[in-house]
Amino acid sequence: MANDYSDDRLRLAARLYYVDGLAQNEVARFAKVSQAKVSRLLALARERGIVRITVADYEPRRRELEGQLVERFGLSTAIVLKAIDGLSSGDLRRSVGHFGSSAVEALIKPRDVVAIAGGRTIHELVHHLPQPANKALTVVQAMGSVDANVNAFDAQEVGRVMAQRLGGSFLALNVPAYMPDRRTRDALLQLEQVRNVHERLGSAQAALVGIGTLSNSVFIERGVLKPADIAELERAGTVGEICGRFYDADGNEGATSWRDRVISIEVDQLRRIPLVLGVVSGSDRSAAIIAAIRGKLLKGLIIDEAGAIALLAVSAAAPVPKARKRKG
Amino acid sequence: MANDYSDDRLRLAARLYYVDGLAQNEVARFAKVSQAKVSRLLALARERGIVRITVADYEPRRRELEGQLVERFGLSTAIVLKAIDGLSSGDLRRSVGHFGSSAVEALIKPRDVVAIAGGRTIHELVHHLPQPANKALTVVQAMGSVDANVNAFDAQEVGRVMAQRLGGSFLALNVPAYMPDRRTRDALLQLEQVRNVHERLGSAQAALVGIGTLSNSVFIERGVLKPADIAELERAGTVGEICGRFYDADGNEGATSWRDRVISIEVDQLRRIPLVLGVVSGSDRSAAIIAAIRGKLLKGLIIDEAGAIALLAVSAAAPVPKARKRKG
DNA sequence: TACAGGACTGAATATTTATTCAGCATCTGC
DNA sequence: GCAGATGCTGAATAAATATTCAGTCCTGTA
Repeated sequence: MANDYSDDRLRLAARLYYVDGLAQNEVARFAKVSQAKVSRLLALARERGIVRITVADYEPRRRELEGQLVERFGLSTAIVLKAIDGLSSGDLRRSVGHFGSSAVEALIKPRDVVAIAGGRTIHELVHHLPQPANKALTVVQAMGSVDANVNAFDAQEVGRVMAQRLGGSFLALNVPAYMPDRRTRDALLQLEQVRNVHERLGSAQAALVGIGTLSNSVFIERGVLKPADIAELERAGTVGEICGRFYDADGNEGATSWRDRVISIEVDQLRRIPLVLGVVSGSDRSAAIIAAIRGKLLKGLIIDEAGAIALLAVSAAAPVPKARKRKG
Repeated sequence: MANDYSDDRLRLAARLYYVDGLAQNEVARFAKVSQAKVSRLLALARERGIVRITVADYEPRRRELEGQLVERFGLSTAIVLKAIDGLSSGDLRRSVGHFGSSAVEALIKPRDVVAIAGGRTIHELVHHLPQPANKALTVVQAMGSVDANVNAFDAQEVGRVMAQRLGGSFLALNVPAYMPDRRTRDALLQLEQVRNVHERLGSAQAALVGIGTLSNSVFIERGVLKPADIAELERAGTVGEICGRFYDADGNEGATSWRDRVISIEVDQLRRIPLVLGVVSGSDRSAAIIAAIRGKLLKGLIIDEAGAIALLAVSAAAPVPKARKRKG
């Protein structure tokens, strides 16, 4: 009649439900309680380990592809996540985020300083990080804010969540991502609040970054780049972008006016970070990724299998430095 | 896209659902299928053992009470099933049937001849017997049919189900349970079809019977007994009934006119069966049970815990044969 | 080539399960 | 003893899951 969460009660319910296959309704009659309570009893039984559900391991990674990427591109780390063919880009990001998060969690050591960029895939990944951890990280925003209305994908938000999830503090870069001119930009960089954070980026042990292209980056998406900017970047041979840094096929940042206006981690700072992980979902970034690797802007990749395959296919056609072999 | 029930697919679904706690909807997006199919994938994963659910054993029996019953009444077998207080009689029967069935299944050996009576609790029990078994039993109906409209609780139906579930054949006693007079009854008993079955009852290794009282038996319930019959039975000191045999406090069948008109297993046949199991739910039959045991009509009991406790309480007040000790 | 049979699918729907909510009981600190 | 907090309950309901069903796509046959 009264509150009775004895093990025997829980076992009765669990046995009838899981072993004998009765519906909660029927279990309720045996136990003389409401169906609602049976639901609660079962939840408790699972929690207390009276009911144990084990699932044969699912291997979410494509280890052979990881090996090939490491070998072909001289990466220190490659995480290739399985993904069903034909997923929408949203679901693909979700897959990469879901299964990539545990790998990332394993790669980041306690007390690390981590530079972090925004982006949808990174957002997805960060939101799947295990909740109860205390790594005492320092998570540092790697690029200013693209515009005033902050959305969930922005570095500011993503970094905050990461620090909260893995435990640690978040250092925000409380400035716009770009200024009208170099002078203003430099002035801003001198501000103590900004300078401290910006310098901190150089001492990071790890970074999580997305990779953009000239036709597909957050700056295009939000209409930040003017036609003149785009033309200039094109002239500079831009093939990709990381944290607002546009680079050419060798992974070098072009000397454009944009370069002088952006506020984000410097290319040289990035090169100094031992573990810069590019987080990518999709197969349309191969050239940008290859160039970034060539320029030492990236040391590792987290990518879906189709993306990895595309990358390998492209590089087979156009050799990259450090490539030791070519297929067939 | 197509039919792909690969283990990897199943593991993916199982992992996301059971380990990561996603809803089937969300799993569906990962796997690029409909929610309906996820449900099917998961069912298959459970079936194939990719998902394994284990439940800490629930002990459905009250072993100490069983021991006390065996000791106090000299029974060969006692199965006492736990049941929550305050269950309706229907739910109580359900409990006894559900958990008693596996004990019964263990007690009945392959190739046994089993006499069977009708009754709600026996019905419940039989319907919980494990489906896939082949014991090559001969299940024999122990009493004729009470009236023309056969219901699910009648021996005819219950016996058929038992034979089907445990494997074996069912011998029906295709006659009414009682005749207008002795002569007709005896004539019927001479019919080959009837005689063969009736004789077979004597050679049974086991029997499942219910226990009635004069105020609560199938014959009262269906209005078979006339006031004159009842008066006569009362005069004969009737305290209980098994398979249409009304007996007194010593477990002896009274010499009433009813005795000469009923078609069912004979008391002497019953006494010869090594394992006569009384299947009881509820606490209102103690006197009838005790008398039956005294008269060797029962050798075992399957009963709910409240019934067992009542039985022990009654017998503590009024000692029974074979009682070796008395409490306090 | 046409066509029946079988297997499989997702949309719609029926069924089952989890959650919300209001009511009641039991503490707790006056 | 009493207001307020806390916790537990089942009815109602929201949400999730299982099943039905009609259509599609094979595959083997005439």
